Amino acid sequence: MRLAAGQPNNSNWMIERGVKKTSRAERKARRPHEILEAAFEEFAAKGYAATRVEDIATRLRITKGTVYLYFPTKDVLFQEMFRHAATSSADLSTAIGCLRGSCAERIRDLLLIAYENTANDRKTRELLRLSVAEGARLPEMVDCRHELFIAPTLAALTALVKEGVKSGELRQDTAADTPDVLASSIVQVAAWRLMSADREPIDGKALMESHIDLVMHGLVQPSGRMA
Amino acid sequence: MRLAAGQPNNSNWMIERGVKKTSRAERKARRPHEILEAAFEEFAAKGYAATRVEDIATRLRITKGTVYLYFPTKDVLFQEMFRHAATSSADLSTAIGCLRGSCAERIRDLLLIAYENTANDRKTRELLRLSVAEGARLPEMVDCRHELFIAPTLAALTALVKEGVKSGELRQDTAADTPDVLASSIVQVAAWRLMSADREPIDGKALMESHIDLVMHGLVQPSGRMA
Amino acid sequence: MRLAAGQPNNSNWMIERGVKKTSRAERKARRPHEILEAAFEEFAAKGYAATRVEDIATRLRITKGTVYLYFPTKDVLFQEMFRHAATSSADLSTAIGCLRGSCAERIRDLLLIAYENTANDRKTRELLRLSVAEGARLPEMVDCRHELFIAPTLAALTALVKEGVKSGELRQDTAADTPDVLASSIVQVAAWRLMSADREPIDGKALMESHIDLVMHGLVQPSGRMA
Amino acid sequence: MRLAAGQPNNSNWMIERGVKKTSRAERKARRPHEILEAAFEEFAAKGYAATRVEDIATRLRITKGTVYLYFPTKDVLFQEMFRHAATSSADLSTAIGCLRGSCAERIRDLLLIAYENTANDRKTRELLRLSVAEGARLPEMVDCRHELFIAPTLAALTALVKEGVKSGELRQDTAADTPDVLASSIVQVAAWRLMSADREPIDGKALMESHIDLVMHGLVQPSGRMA
DNA sequence: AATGAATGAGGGTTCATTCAT
DNA sequence: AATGAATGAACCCTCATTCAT
Repeated sequence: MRLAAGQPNNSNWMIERGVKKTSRAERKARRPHEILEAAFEEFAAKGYAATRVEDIATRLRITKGTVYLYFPTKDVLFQEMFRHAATSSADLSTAIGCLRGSCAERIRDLLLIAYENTANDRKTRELLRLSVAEGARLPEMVDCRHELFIAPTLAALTALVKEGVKSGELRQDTAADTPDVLASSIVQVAAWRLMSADREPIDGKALMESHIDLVMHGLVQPSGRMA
Repeated sequence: MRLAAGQPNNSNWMIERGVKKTSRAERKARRPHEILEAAFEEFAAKGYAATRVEDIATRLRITKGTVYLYFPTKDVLFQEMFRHAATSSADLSTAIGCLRGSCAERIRDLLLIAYENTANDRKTRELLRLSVAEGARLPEMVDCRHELFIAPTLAALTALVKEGVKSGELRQDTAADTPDVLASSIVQVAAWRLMSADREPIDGKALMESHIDLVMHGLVQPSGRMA
Repeated sequence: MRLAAGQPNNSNWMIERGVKKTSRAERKARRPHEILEAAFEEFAAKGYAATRVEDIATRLRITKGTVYLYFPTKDVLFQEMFRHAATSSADLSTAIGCLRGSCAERIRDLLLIAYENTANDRKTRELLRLSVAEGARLPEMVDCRHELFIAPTLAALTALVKEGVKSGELRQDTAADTPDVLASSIVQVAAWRLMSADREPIDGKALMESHIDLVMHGLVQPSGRMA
Repeated sequence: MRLAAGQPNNSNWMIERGVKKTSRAERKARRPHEILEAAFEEFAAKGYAATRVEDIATRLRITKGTVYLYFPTKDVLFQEMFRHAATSSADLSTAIGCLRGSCAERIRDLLLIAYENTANDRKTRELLRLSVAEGARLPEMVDCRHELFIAPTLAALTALVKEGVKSGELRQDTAADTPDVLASSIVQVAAWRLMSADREPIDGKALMESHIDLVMHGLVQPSGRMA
């Protein structure tokens, strides 16, 4: 006996009879999120052009067609994925508010937090890769990353340095105008990890500590600074 | 002076008018180089997968087929291009030999030279982009870049720091063990330029100076270091 | 009844008018078979290299891409096609079992059956063409044909001749050692048809009868055999 | 100093000074022949479509361009090659005139000669392959082969059989009308060799002898023919 | 909602043919 | 006469996208 032609070939009858674990509604609500996560993995691993929509679907054990139910084109999916990944990453603002101690201590802690959330966080690191790789294709992408990650950190850094200079704890110097250099080792670690792909792991934390020590106290013997 | 399109392809008229400058042999000898240069531009701009061999050819006003006379596959072309671009870039070794002054001065000069040749040199910068973007695809590529650019610079840096520590000019500290952090601002500038694509130009030189000043003398007031 | 080109691709009108006979599933199940058949026609007509995958597709009113849904490469398609065509061709074994009469009669009937299934069967004949044309490319192809067609026939022939010699019905002679020559006219007819392409049709059956008569009774007058 | 424009870039100055072994004229006269021979080898080995003009040139250690000096297109080259190979093959007519002995003996000798010149001659055998493989493409090719090889042999065979029947040496039978079947084993051996590609060599001569014996004296015991 | 068969627009690569040297 | 760089038309194969089920 064949199914009547008018009847939709409802493949979900199991669900309706209580066999389900997750309701259809739940599933549907979760789908976009799942797809964005899968897209992140694939795009990060292979880049935009080399990633096939089917690869993303397969990762979720669904089919291409389903992806297109939620995102109209590969391009849109990529952008949404980027925005999603950038947004879902850890939020620095609360951490920044909790800093205690001298300016130097707070700068140090801020840098370490930023490091943990950037160079040491795989997701954020891969977003950096995509920004570099596909940056020319999607300028807004870069701006998005900048606004969410970099700008707040730099703002906090700038504020801290200003405060320190005012209180006399920190030197008033050209460096005070470009506090971004304080964070340069974060980028360095991230870049290294992106390129070495774990073939030559480095101790990022140690490198951060070294850099912080350096930018705080300088390489040159203080006596030498008399001149 | 461009050739008129309708011109009969008389084999001699060009010669007779002195228009001909490049003989066939010359042209052929130059072709591989030209193609590698064009490939560099295209691959750097769009990445491996998104670049069409035809784009590379069109840039030289030749056809796809001609490219394949010199390189057997797109993949080989990419690798050769990378090697070529990496090799043809400026050589630091001579510059390193000419450094004069105190250790601090020489470190400063070395960093500025490295900056000029890396973050401030478009070619090298784009190689960094490719290393990040396609690094997973071609680990050797990254190693190639590392050996040619980074290793020598770091070696020189390490030697200078050691010398300075020995002579007492520089502090003996954890930082002395990881001299790479001295160069972190180079990576930072490079990364910034790769991502902003000149939409938000930065004064790389000033940033370098700031960073060098910082890592040399520290952000913290020297009096605070007595402890 | 063909579909009008301008017809809106309304998903239901065909069903409602009873035009739809093949469901999607049926169609899919049939596709590999259809493609193999179409491939047979094209490859047989033009040879491997000169056949375009698109030709095969067009024959089925589908597109190239669809062919690649079922066969990964042109090469695999060719091999599968060959195997399919060889396997699907008539099976001699049952026919061989039904032979009755004297050895001479059974040999005669066997040869005629083999003729019908080989030289007189277009499919088998074209497989012979492919074996000759592309044999160097694919030795296994030839072996495949040999095992399926030739070996069984020769085995039966050998058995019959042995039986006849034992019973005294047939001459014991060098010919008894190489019963394959009994079947040579089959090859001859097949070769002729492959080359003349029906421009000069021959009466294969008559030729077979002549040959069988000859190999049975000899061209030479029996009295002349005294010498 | 560059060559004057009017002077032909004579690369053969060595020849003119007596360095040569073969004069340019000789060379030129031989070229078409050489190319046809090389074309035969390549086309026979790979078929028309799969053979590249460059393969043919390389075999002669010349370049593609040179081939095009003598033959306007690949297609023409193929046809000329076929005609050349067919023509240059051994001529049966003289051999046929030398036959001596009874009709049976002369038929036997004729078949053996035809075998030597056809199934046992690599060149002729490969022409058979091409006729089968590309026959549909070029009907004239097949006719060419037919006229040169098959027709004369069959004519001689027919004449001999007629003569034998008239003189009473040979049976008057249906077989006398289709003397081609006498030659069927030649085709059989040729076909076998073309397909097995020497992987399973057969003793063609023995097979020929068997077949001749069979068609002459029959497989059935002469006593059985009394009935 | 989900599927996956089908499409068709390319992109990589090959190769017959041309032509300046 | 000979070369071989260059061309451009195909051909194989892939994949984003659609749509009937």
